[in-house]
Amino acid sequence: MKLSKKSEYGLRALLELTLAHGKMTLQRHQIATRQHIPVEFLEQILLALKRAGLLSSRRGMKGGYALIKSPGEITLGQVIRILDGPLAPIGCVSKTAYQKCRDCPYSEQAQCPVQHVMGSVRDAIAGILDHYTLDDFASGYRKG
Amino acid sequence: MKLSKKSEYGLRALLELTLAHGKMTLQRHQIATRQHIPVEFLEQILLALKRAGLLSSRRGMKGGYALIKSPGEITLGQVIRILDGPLAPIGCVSKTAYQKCRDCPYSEQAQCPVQHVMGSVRDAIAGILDHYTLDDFASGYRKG
DNA sequence: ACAAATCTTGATTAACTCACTCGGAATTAT
DNA sequence: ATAATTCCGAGTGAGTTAATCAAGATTTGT
Repeated sequence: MKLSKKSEYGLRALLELTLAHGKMTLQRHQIATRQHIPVEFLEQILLALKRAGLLSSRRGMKGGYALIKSPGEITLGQVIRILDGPLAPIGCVSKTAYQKCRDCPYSEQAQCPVQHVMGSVRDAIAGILDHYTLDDFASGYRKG
Repeated sequence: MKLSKKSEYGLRALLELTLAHGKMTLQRHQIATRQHIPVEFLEQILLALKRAGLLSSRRGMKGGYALIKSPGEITLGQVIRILDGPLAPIGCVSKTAYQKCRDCPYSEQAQCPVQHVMGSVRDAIAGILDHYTLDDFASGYRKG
C-alpha cells in the first residue's frame, strides 16, 4: 500500500511545473533544488513523464521541461500509473492492468472474497486519484 | 499500492479459520492445501497473527490453530497492518505509524500537497478495511 | 567554428524487500 | 518411546528501489 519515492518525486516535480505552466520552462536542477530531489534520479522521472506524453523538453542551453497539457487535464492517477504501475492493490482487480490471479482457489469463480473487498479499495483509491488534477494539487499550495 | 502475498495468504487463511470458528481447529497443512499456500510460508503468517493476539494454537498431535476473537471483531485493516504494516501510502499521513517525511520542502508547513491528497487516500482505504470484518469477508463466500 | 550548458540514453550498483525454504527445538497424544 | 505438530531463527535467490555514473546528442552564446 505504498507510494514509491519515484512517484512522490514525480508529483512534486509536476507541482513545480504546474506553478510555472504558461510562464516558463524549468530545468532539472531548478526542480531538484526546490524540491530536494536527487538530480540524476529526477532526470529519469522527467524522462518517463515525457515519454508518456505529459511533458515537453528542449535540450541545450536555455533548455528545460514544461507541461504539455493543461494542469486541469492531468490527474494524479495518471501520473502514479506511469511511474508506479497500477493503482489496484492486487492484479485481479486492476482495470488498467488486469491479471488473473493464479494459485487462488477462487480464481475461476466469480466471487472471490479477496477480489471483492480489494475491488472496492481500488475503486476508492482511483475515485480520488483519477479526479484529482494537478490544478487541484497545486491550489492547496498556492493558497497556503 | 500493492497488497503483499503475505497479507493475501493471511486473509485467505483467516477465511478458513472463520469458517471453522466455534467448530474445530485447523492445522497449517489443511489451510495450506485448501487455499494453495506454501505451508512453511503460511506458518510464518499464522505465527505473526498469533503473536498479534488473533489466533490461539496447540502444539503436538491434534494441534492446530483457531481464532481467538469472534470474526465480527476482527477487521481486514487490522490483519493487513499486522502483516504488511501501515495502510497509509506514505509515512507522513499514517495514523497508526506516523513518520515525519524528511527531505520534503513542506515537511514543516501544515499544508503539504502530497500529504493532503494522500491523507484522503489513506482515509478511503482505512474507511473500507477498518469496517470490513472477517464475518463480512466470509459471508461473500458462504453465499456464493 | 567553438565552448558551454543542457537534455538523452544506457549501464551499473548498493541496499533493501519479498516470497519463500530449511533445520531443529519444544510440545502433545498415543 | 514415537509420531505429529507447532515454534523459532536463520538463510536464500530473485526482484525492486533509489539512486549514480559515463558518454552522447542538441541547442545557445560568443
